[in-house]
Amino acid sequence: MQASRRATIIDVAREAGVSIKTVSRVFNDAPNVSAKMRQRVQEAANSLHYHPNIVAQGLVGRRSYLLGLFYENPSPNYVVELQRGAVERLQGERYRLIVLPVEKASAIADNILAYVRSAALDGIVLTPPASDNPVILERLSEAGFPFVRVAPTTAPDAGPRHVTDDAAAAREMTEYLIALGHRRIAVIKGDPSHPSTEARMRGFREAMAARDIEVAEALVEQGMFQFDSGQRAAQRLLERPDRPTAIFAQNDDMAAGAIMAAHDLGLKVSEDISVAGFDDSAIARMVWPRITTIHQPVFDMARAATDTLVAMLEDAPHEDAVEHPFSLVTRQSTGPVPGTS
Amino acid sequence: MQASRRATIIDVAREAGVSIKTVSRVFNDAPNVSAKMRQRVQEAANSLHYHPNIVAQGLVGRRSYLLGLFYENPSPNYVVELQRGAVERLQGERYRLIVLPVEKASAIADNILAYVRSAALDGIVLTPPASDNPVILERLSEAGFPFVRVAPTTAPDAGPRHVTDDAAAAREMTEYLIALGHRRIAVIKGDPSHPSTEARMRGFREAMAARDIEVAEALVEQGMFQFDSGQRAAQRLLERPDRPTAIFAQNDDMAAGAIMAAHDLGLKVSEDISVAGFDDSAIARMVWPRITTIHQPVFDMARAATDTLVAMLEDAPHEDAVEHPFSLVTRQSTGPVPGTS
DNA sequence: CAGATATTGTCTTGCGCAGGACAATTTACA
DNA sequence: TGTAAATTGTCCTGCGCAAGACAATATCTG
Repeated sequence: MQASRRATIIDVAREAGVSIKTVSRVFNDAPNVSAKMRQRVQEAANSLHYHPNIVAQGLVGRRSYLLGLFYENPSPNYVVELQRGAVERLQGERYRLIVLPVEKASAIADNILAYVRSAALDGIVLTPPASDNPVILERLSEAGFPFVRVAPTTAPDAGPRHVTDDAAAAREMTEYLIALGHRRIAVIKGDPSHPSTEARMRGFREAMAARDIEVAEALVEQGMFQFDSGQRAAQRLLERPDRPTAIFAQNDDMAAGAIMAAHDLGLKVSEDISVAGFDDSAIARMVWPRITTIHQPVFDMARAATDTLVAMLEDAPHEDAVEHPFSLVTRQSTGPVPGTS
Repeated sequence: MQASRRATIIDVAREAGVSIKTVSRVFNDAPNVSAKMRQRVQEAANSLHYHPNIVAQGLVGRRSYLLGLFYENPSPNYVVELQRGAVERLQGERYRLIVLPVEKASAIADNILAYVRSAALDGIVLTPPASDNPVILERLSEAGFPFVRVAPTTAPDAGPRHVTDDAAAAREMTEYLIALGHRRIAVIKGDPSHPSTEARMRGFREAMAARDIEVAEALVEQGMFQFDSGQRAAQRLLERPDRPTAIFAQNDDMAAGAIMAAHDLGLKVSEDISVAGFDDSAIARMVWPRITTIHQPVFDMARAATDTLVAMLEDAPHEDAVEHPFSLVTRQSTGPVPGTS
């Protein structure tokens, strides 16, 4: 099935009664084009519904104007924010966004170049955990393939990056929980292949150490950043005889899972058990009680990262590292430690 | 910034010591190519990391191998399912998926052709409410631009479509609520610009009429398919003196909002008030109590719709209309009417 | 081994556009 | 009005690949 024939630059030239070269000059913002001519060409183009064939432009310019957004299925909310940010930046640009969801980033790390080349991408936005994958970074770097990293936590010099300070954020959340009187604080860690998992853990330990509170290693559970994993981990924690008074989940999906586990066990969240999350994704305001969390500017990071990538492709100046601010958002899932008033 | 030069078909021909034509024949599965030759070319291509330049192929074939997924910001869960389905179908294909989120589909309906042409798309998957937008359908049809419709509820002959029977599903849910003893059933409608909103409403009314139960129009609230709108609508409903005993929200996000409203008012969901949703999106299992809902095969529809689109583009046979089954999923957000045992 | 068939090669064109080199024409300015 | 500067036009090449026409070999069959 074929769409009807598109107008070409030749048609526009004929319609406007000017040379092809002139049409080309108008569409490429060449200098020394009179306003009159510009208008005439524009009108002819409009009447023919002409748009430059971006494929042909790509062939000439050895570029496709296609950017890839590479991600491994984390929570839907995170993905949607990433996409919103990237797409917003590309509004009105020639660049278009291709989505590249993968099951496991590490599984295709070796073939990352084949992956981006066969899709004819100009550049790629890497999100966690791909943004920390040494093989991916190495392959792309040595091939000189343009990329930007969103929220990496390791290898600071491996490429332009947009980050938040995961450790500091986790520290702040932990301090908040401590201030509420909590001492037996459990942690549900995220996917171990995401280095941010370790960064958040580090922040937690630092805050605990600063107050001379011992971390009960038995209360550190492994999760996978997904709802179910958080629910299961919380269930194990809450069934312990020495139940923690607070659970710090490393993202909101797992925190929501923890809240679900508490409900299922008949525990009152906030009164019997405090639950904190991380990310401030949409789910944090959709469960009851609403989740105390760290607001991460995922949208902003994605938009800024895309901006950096475009700048790189256009040989424009760009920042090499941008740190985006986080903030603690207190809601109703956390409260003072039980037994106090 | 430029990536390092890619190998071309010429390089492969030289490396393999064969003609360019032969390389071309191998990569395009031409007949009459010996296995020996095929292998020699493959090896040369591998050693050079050669991939056919899809942009050049596109120029020759007057196609871009780019498909668009067009959607208006409904719930993140719905979007993610759509994308998963579409991407899954394109695994291993030359086609790539471009995401086209828009604020309001109706706002760009007039320019839909400019939209798809400037992005050089080969075809487009329309999702609600765009899949029902008469202007969009008209423009695309008269231009002969390939598209598929996901879950439209109107204009059955306006193009290939993958649907579920919204009315029947709503009927089944309503019957279920009636069977639980509910009579005062409120409805939170979805975005009025989505025709599925009316289809679901129709199913509701039919089920009520079949049991001779009068629909209390005061209990029909307008929502927008989003969490907040559901929460606000439910708040209004629950503060009425003649509170309904059940709320049927037309999607899960709004149902989750309704549950939130109930929590905030200190009402026990299922015991004091039943809440039903629609879609069976991820959120339905993430709030407490878990939401009784209609399972819609969004993933399957998106995958099948993409399959149809590809078939259209390849001039292969394809179905013109496929109906995908729904199913009632009972969870804990619904229960017998209060006051009974 | 001759003729038929299968395979590989040569040559050419064109997809739609960008942009260099330079000539022709128009416009601006003194 | 004359000359310089600005604008528009002509001509041409090439981006990487597909595919048609057809010639040159290679392989198979009886």
